[in-house]
Amino acid sequence: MALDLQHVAAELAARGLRLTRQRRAVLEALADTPSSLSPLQLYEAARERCPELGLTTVYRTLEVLDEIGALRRVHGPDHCEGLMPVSAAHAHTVVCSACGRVAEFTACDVRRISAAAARETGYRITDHFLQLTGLCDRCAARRSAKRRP
Amino acid sequence: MALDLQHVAAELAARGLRLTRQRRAVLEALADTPSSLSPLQLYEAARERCPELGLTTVYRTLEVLDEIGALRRVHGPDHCEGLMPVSAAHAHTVVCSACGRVAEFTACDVRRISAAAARETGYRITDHFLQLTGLCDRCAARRSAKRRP
DNA sequence: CTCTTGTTGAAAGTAGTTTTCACTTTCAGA
DNA sequence: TCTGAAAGTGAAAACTACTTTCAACAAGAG
Repeated sequence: MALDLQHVAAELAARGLRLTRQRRAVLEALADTPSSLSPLQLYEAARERCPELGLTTVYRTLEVLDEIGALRRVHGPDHCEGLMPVSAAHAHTVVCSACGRVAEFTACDVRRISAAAARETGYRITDHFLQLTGLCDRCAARRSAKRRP
Repeated sequence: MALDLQHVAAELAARGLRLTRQRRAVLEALADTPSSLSPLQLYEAARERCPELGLTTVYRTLEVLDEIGALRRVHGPDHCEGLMPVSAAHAHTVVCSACGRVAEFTACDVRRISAAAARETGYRITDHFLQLTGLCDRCAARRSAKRRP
């Protein structure tokens, strides 16, 4: 999941912030996972790279990443799920309902839908949040294999 | 926000559950608000109808409503926001970023987008979650009035 | 080197939610 | 109408996720 360390470092520097060992560990852990993570999971993953890391620092780093806009939050209709690094400027996510792997896609023509919604509700639409759920290729394959064994 | 009390009562009965005074208060409060509510806000609103209501019961009622499928959760990209009654079988929400009022719309042709996402990611799409943010008619009017006073 | 400012982890604190528990309500069946 | 079983209740305790506080540490500028 392309999370551009250089870009993050530059953004940090521009705000007088530093790219510390701890922050780097969090960033790398975040960039390295195929699924979205909870703060605690991220903490555990980052700890393998930097064992003296504290949970507090993870939360603080997430806050900073949020400000920079390098963080995406993955939701489901039921729960708030987890955290992902932002890669593409405008992308949406698909979460696998079986294994939790997250993929991004850029195809997004919500203009039509937005226009219809505006007509229906009278709201002036300024932003949208779209997230799909499904089965990733692996899980889909596994599932159909099970059905016809 | 049409929340069909009769329907909820029937669903409850079908599971051997009861529509108590407290549950009714929660349901009515939920049905009565134009914005989405947090559990605490819902508790306060429902208390005006049933002052001896406890917060615990609100959570328990929400759980039950969730099971029945009579509850919709409103999210934003950043935070998990609040709770809404389900009205239409399949509807999405628009939240006003200024005042928080929520409206529903039914226009939803995500087939095109789903197909494109499937092509891009290889996932088999099973579900979608779409939510728009914007300005409701009132807030939009107020805003343009301010700009040209 | 040293001053300034950002950064850190542990521990304390807070908020939201769930669990526990003793008591109450409802309702089907005697 | 009673009665017993099962659902439901609120208050308080417990739990979990997150934030704040604080004293110590690290890093770059001068």
